[in-house]
Amino acid sequence: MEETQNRLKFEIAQAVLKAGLATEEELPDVVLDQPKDKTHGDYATNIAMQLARIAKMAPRKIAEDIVAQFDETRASIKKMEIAGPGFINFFMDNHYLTNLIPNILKAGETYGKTNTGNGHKIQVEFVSANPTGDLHLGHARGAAVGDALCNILEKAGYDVQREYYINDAGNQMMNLALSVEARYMQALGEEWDMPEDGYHGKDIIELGMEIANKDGDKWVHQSEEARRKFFREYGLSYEVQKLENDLRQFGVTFHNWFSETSLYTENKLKPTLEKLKEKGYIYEKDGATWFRSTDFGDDKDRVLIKQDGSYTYLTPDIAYHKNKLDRGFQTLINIWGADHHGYIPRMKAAIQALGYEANTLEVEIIQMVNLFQDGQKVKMSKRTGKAITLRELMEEVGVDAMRYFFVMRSSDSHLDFDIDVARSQSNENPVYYAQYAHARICTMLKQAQEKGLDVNAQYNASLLITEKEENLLKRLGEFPQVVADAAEKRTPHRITQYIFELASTLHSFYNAEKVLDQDNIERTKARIALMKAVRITLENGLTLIGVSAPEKM
RNA sequence: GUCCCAGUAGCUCAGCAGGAUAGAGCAACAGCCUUCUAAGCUGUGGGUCGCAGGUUCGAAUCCUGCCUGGGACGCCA
Repeated sequence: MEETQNRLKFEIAQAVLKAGLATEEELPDVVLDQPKDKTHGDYATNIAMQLARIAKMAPRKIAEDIVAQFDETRASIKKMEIAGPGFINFFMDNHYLTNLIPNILKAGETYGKTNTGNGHKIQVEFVSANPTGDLHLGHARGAAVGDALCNILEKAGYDVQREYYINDAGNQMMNLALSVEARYMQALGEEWDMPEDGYHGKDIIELGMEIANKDGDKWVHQSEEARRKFFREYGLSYEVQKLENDLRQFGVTFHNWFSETSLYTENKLKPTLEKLKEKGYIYEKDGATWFRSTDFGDDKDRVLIKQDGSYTYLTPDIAYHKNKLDRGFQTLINIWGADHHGYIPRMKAAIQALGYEANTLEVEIIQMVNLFQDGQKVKMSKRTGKAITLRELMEEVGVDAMRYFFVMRSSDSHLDFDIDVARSQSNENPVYYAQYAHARICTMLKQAQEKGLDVNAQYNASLLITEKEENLLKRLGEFPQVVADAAEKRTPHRITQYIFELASTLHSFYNAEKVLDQDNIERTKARIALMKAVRITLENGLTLIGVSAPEKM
């Protein structure tokens, strides 16, 4: 498929040169479309319009010259037409599709893999929620989108590393310690107020009880310092473990959990500040140390070291990003919640101040998730009265529905998540629609075997000539390009769209044609092979977004 | 006040590194199961792509201004 397109593009370029319409330097990239309308052929190019200015001729005249010079014998062309303002439409003879099925069956789970990423080293940092409570739905969407994006990038040939940044060094750790302390004391029956900025999640209540049960009143008698140090460390490891467990259950794992504290223990901050100072982006004012981020288009300069001598959040963050770059990543992708978008200009400024291109850092903003049930907006959990957590929703609707819905829409638009739809086993639920297509194929393959048909038999793909079959073949052939495109544009939702389209094409075929037909064994064999190819492609697509492909439903 | 994102069918959204008659799901209406799962299929109706200019052979897509909705603007993290 890809070869077919490249061949076609090459031949078009040759025809343009032969017709003397442009020199090799002037020649623009040949763009091939797959028109939606079948009367416009299998492929179309707008090259004639693009050349209008260069060749100083009318687009239709240019198109005629190109067609005249085109060597049809070299690219499986049945027919060419000039249409509209100057499109050239190519109608392929269908041999170009017959290799597709064997290729897919041979590739199996690697079908869809391309090398468009060319081993480009890319790091994706996502979720990175503070270790002070449960993951909520914004985090869940970030996790689903981030993981899907990583899968897609890998499939497109990028060298991807997934990382979670643990904010375990700021003031919030003291708040965590004080919150655990309060819950511990309360568990022992003491009167003890929660700190002002404390964490009120039920996970902290459970943690307080856990320590009280295990250690009794041991910590009441310790010095405040020793006690809080213990609660801090205990709380942190408890929270991190919980994050890791919840995410793993959600199907999301990381190569690396990076501790903010390690930036201090491994002395990464000073050298970062030195480097910025060296380059002249740092100055002192009002007893504080500032970063001149306005040099790179930020609204105002930012404080790095406060009057009291402590660092702002930005300082370790710059050191962290320098560390990432030092590790050799060529592109950094950060997936952030919408509330952090104001932070992008200063972070990009920092990247540039460190001597890198601004677009070395890409920030994908994940918009809010609104939950709906019974037609009403839901904000709070019925059980706890707090914001609904990832864990609760997993229990409520299951991982598959969440993963699908969270990547279904483009990340920069708000997402309405309807619990009733996600749970419904009906045609309004796209997850079931896609999984159902997969299960249907599995049933057919199983029945084929029960009827004594060899599902691995030799087949003749040229027997697949009906319109529905051709639609399926074309759809299957698009997959590698769709994945590559989704990777390049960082648009995981393109994959859910494709899955839906493929499922729809399959359902349509299924209703129109019968696969298992004892009276036409040769065609049955070919259709079985086609079904296997569709099944593989569906499963590969679903796997990219972290959704299972069940064999029966 | 400054900045970011969004505004496309009744609803939820695709399409936006310009291309042919703007697509899909839901909802509405009319059909399809003695035959591989009807969790499915087929068909019909439904649009001044927020508004106004501009660039172009061509604009939902790019540029400018305006309107509406959401969000961000700490020596918090």
